[in-house]
Amino acid sequence: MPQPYDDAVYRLAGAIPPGCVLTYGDIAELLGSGGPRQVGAAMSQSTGRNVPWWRVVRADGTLPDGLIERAKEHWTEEEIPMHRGRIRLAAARWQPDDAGFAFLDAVAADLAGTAPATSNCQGHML
DNA sequence: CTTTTGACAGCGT
DNA sequence: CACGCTGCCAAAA
Repeated sequence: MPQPYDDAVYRLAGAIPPGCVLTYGDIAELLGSGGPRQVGAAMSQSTGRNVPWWRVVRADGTLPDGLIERAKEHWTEEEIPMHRGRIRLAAARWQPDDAGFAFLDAVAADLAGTAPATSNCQGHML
């Protein structure tokens, strides 16, 4: 069963719109907790969880061997801007809108323990 | 408590 | 552009 941190990572990953990506470092920063390596650890456990893992990449726009190959197919399919086998972050990096930030904050707050006092009806899924 | 290990990041050579 | 080093964070040994 997923740890709370992992869950938060998956929710953020799931919030990334098709055609865009975020780096491990971005996720960590947005969560306001842990570091890129923690995000990576979480992603390594994401298999079989409906998580768009190919939208979470390294800071240089690549992924480790074995994943990069499969990811390229998705990148092509979603028309994510890439160049010589690597994503062009300058163009593909997701820049959340207000609604996006609201969601990200909610996840971060939830993780921080700042309980969802507003836990009402935010059933937010894909 | 120290060491090792990762789907990492940044910088210098 | 490719390595190699150092810094980083948390978990496990």
